[in-house]
This record gives sequence, C-alpha cells and structure tokens, in this order.
Amino acid sequence: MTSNLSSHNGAGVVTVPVKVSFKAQMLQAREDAIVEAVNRLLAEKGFDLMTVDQVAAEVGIAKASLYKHFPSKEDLAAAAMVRVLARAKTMLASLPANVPPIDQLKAVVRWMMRLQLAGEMPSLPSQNSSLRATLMANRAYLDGLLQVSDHIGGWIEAAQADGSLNPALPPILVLYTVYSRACDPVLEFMQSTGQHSDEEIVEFVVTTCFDGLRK
Amino acid sequence: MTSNLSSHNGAGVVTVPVKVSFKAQMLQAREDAIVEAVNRLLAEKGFDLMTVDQVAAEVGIAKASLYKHFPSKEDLAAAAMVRVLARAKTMLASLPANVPPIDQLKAVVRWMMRLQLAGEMPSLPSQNSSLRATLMANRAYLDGLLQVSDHIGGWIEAAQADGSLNPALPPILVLYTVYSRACDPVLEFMQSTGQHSDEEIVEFVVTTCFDGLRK
DNA sequence: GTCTATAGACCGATAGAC
DNA sequence: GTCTATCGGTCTATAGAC
Repeated sequence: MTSNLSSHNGAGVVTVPVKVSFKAQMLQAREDAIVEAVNRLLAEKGFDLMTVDQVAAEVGIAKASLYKHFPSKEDLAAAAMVRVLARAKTMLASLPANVPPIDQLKAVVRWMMRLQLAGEMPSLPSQNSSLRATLMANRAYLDGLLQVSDHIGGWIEAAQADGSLNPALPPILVLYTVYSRACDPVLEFMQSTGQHSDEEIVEFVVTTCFDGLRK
Repeated sequence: MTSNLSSHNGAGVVTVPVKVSFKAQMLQAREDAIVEAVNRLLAEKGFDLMTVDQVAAEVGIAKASLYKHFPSKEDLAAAAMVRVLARAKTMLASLPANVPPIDQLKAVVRWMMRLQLAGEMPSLPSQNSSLRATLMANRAYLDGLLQVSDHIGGWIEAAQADGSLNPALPPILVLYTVYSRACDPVLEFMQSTGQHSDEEIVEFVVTTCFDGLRK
C-alpha cells in the first residue's frame, strides 16, 4: 500500500532514519484507519452504544493497540470530531468565493446533510459529562470548531447585512440552526419512508430551513 | 387526593372488594409517581444515562418494586412516552377550534418547546434497537402516536389547502419537522447562553421553523 | 539476543434482571 | 440482595523485525 523505503537497502547507516519514517507512516496510516472506523461507528450507533471492542474489530487490531494511540474512548470520539472539522474546513475553503453569502450557507447545510445521509456524521450525546470534558480539553477540537464557526459566522453577518437573511435573528441562533441540520432526525425519518431520494430530502430540508414551512 | 371508599366502613363483608380497590388506587398512585420520575430523568439524562436504580431512588421505593410494575427499563421509557402522548392529546383537545390551522400548528410547536425547556420532554435515542422494539410492541404508545399524528396531520392538510403552509412540501415532512422541535438542540444551546428568556427562545425558533432563516 | 507490538485473557465496576 | 452480562481499561506471554 505504501512504498517501503528501507527495502533492499544495503547501507546500514542510512537505514536508521528511513526505518523510523516507515514505522511512523505505518502508525499514521493505522491511526487514520482507527479514526475513520470510529467516525463510521459513531454515525451508526452513537457514542454510548459504540464499544471500543467494536472499534478494534472494525480496524482489525487488538484493543490494547488502540490504547497505544488513544488513551480513552472519549479521546477516540474527540479524534473523530477533529476529523470532521478538518473535512469541514477543507470544504469551506473549496467553495467558490464569488457567490452570495446566503448561497454559501446553503452549500454548508447541504454538505452537512449529505454527510449525515451517507452515514458519516458522528453523533455524540450532549449530556455525557466526561465526553464534554475531554472535548473541551482538546485543543485541536476547540481550534477547529472556532475556525469553522468564524468562517460560517462571517457569511451569516454578511447575509444579514445584504438582507437575504433575517437581521432580527441573533447570529448565534442562525449558527446553531445551521449546525443542528447535522443531527436533524427529520433526515433519517424521511429516508426511512423510502419515498424520496437523498437529494430530494436534502432540498426539502434546505427549503424548510431557509424559507420555513410557510408558503 | 383520591377518595378512600374503604375508610370507616364497619361491614366486614363489603370491605373485601373495597380493600382491593384501595390497593389498586395505591398501586396506581405509585405507578404514576414512577412514570413521572422516569419522565423527568429521561428529560434530564436521556435513556442511556438513566439507570433503573436512579428511578427507584427518585420514587423512594426498592428496585424490585419497580419490576412489579414494569418488566424492563424499555417499558419504563415506553410508559413515559405514553404519558406525554396523553398530555399532548389533552392539549390538542383544549385548543380553540375557531383559529386558522397554521396557528394551531404554531401552538403545538410552542407547547412542545416549552415542555422541552421545562425539562419535561423525555429524550430517547433513535438508534437503540431494543427500545424501538418495545415501543413498536406497545399498543398504547402506537395508538397515542397515531391519534396525535392524525390530529396534527389534519391541520397540516388544512393549512396547505388554505395556502398558509407550502403545499409543495410532503405533509409527512411537515409533521416530522414539527415533531423534531421537541428534541431540537438549538433550544438547549440558546438557553445555555443565558442571553434570552425561554419565551424569547420559543418565539425565535417558531420564527425559524415557520418563516425560515430568510428575511 | 533484544526490543517492540500484538493478541487475547483478564479485572473491576456497573447496570439490568429477578 | 444476588446473579450475570457487558464494557472500559490493563496485563502478560509471544511472535516477529532487526
């Protein structure tokens, strides 16, 4: 899968740094596999119903090896959240800049909902205190969340300034309303009826979110 | 609280059925206390974090006594859901009939959100399969849910017919969107900022729900 | 031969069930 | 009040790389 820089290398003196790099690559690759598995399981079952044994089984490694990478179940979840925040940042940066802020916001909401419908959006309980403590102590998580929120917050203020978003609503309410589309149970319910495609559901909810239920 | 038919009854022959009735009343009263405690704990911690020991402690009875009333933790949760559905039915019936359907719907949404803000709305995970199985096997729950949904569904169709609700939206989507206000994390987030009163938050979310984020 | 990582048994705590 | 199952977390013996 990855090129082995140390294979067939006759010079002993240079094998030492190369070996370390190869090992580090392996570790990194496995860590990625772990976080991806955690992400998937968190989306499928949620934090409470996900067990670390399942994570180990999904990755195909021993549970003890998991604890070489992450000190606790909470840190596993935090890593998954950091991962989605990183994906969000990439997505935000890739959006074309020359469109109205309201359309940027819609694009963000669509992206979140597609992630949820694809079963790639981790779901964490807002009540678990040990999990909250771990998240709040995680610099990468807080940084990522702040950056994403700032980015979206800028569009919210711009959209309120140009009149395309209701200026009477507190920006923080708009931000939370956007975020909550990532865990909207309506998506799952509509999907379970089997009456509409994922893209239809996304457009329905974008409509209810931005234009409301009213005509 | 309830009239005790057996008190000061000198005739021994008739005390037997009366005594049974008294016992039944006591059982019923305790069952009500249990379900109310479960309701409160479900709202506070959610199903997974609520333990049966906490319920027993809250009611002030032994855990074994709980299992005389309800065969499992899932059935406790089901009883709490039946209770809120009954309260919902009462609320629906008490609404004045001579107002536009759109305002009936708004009243329903306001009632749900006030219940959540008051910490009286049980929160169940949509992933727990054993819980789902118990709910789907519970006739009282299914009946209650169907009746409430029918009642609200009638208003949705009426509101779409009179043009106050977007007729392009599937009624089931509107129903789910209304229901999801009962577990909207935006309420809790806005409450935690401490910037707005509960009633302000309710009106904000009613606005975003029916009129959307747009101006 | 040494060192590391792994697999899988194991432990303590907790919760549901009766 | 006890029994059992499960889960988060740890420990140890071993396999394999160098």
